[in-house]
Amino acid sequence: MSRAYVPIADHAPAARAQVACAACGFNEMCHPASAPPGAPSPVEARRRLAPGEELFHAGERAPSLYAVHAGFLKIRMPLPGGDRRTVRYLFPGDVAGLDAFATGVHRSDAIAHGDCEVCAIPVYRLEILADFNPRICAQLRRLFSGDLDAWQRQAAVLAGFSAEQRIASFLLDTGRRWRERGFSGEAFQLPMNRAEMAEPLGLTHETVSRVLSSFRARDWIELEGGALCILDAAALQGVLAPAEIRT
Amino acid sequence: MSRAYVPIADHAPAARAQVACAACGFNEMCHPASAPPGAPSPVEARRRLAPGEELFHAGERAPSLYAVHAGFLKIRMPLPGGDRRTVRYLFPGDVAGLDAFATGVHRSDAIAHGDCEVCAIPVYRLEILADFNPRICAQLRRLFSGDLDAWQRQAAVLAGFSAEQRIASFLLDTGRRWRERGFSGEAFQLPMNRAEMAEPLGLTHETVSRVLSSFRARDWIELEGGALCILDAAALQGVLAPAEIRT
DNA sequence: CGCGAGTTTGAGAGAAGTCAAAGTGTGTGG
DNA sequence: CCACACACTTTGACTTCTCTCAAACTCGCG
Repeated sequence: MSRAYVPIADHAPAARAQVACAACGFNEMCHPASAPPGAPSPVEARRRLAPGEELFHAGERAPSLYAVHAGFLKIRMPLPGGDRRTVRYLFPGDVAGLDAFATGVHRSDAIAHGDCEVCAIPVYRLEILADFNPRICAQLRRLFSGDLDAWQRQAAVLAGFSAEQRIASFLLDTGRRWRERGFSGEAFQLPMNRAEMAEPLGLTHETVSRVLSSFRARDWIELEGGALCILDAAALQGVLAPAEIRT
Repeated sequence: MSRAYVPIADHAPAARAQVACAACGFNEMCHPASAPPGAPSPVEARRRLAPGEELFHAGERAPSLYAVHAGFLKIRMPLPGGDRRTVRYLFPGDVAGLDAFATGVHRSDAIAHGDCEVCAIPVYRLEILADFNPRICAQLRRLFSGDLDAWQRQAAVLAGFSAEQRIASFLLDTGRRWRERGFSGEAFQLPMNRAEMAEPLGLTHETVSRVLSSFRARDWIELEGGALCILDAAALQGVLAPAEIRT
């Protein structure tokens, strides 16, 4: 279990996306401020995943919590009818598996999106740690709460926004997430193709392509390959305003 | 702060919806198994709300956690563009305000949906309690995790389902929630009108009305006033299956 | 009785999906 | 080094679903 500190790349294109431990959701668990120096980290294993490899799936017992260290995770949710839908992409520093605490069973799937590296803590172990360490407990609460907020916002976006608005919101949100990680929020790599982008937004890849083309035609974004550049964030924000206000 | 134990009404029409403390998300906090009998409950106040009264709103400092004791709460989320959208209705026993732990600020609005009664614990107080009581900590984790699961599922439904499927899913889900509370999951009161039902599903009230009419025409449901009776749950489930499987 | 809020139904418009074809790279093997 | 295959993207034409606007209907209530 490496403790190597990877410096935050400032405004670097996130080609090999990786994030510092300091910016990771596991930080308090992994490098407890309260622990004596040299104490073993409670994080059990760093695991490397091949593209498309499954990290866990809904129904799996003996769940673990995972922090994305490098690359991306794709979260899928089983729908009541039986098929599965990608609902979110996790970036380095994000945490997966929080939905397993209530039942002791994973409720979603996590799949490596490209090469991916994760840090793992088994949930049973975390429960024991938490019982004796209020700081870890509090850190978990913050993780849960932040995640909850993100999901509520996503539900609101899906319920309330048109295709154009969902995509504008997605681009701005992705920029914000990169910025929070110390990268540029205006120029970054979109780590997924049109179809993969469309899925969690509840759209088709053709619609995504059309909307991106129209944003490009209006000079609000630049886009070649996976490289996105937000030229006019204010204009994208403007799309999100309800019609009455936009006039 | 009353500790009256309200017995679970078995298969009663949830006219005056109320739930036993035993089925409440606060139970461990409110009636700690570890506490000596007669010790004061950490729950600070039982509060009564008039219809439409605001319990908290996004941005509010000094947040509290609330358990719905009787009636319903409506959760609204501010959208990035500025307006607000109802994203969920909370039933007796549900908990509101979990999204405030990460930032110490409420991230959503909660509004009484009809007459409503809630139990409250200030977050700062819960944080202190949690630091010394691992059972409360664990209970909080279960609450968070279960909520997370519900939101993820809702996002998947919104991203992946048609109007008809969303409504079938909503009816079955509402039935499940009543069943979990000891009421009938087949016959219950829908506590909201068409427009209020449409909002968190990302639909219009006309679409909801049309789909309900078609379900009724197929004898899958019965519906008069707010009273819903699910006559053919299997048929509703069938609507949720992806087209390839349905044949 | 008549009002108002909520519901239902209809007709037409518009947004997004579907199907299809062409365009753009990118990597591989001859 | 070129040719080809393949995956992804873009664009177009058409279809379908849901929204919008409008009107009629129901029901409880003053």
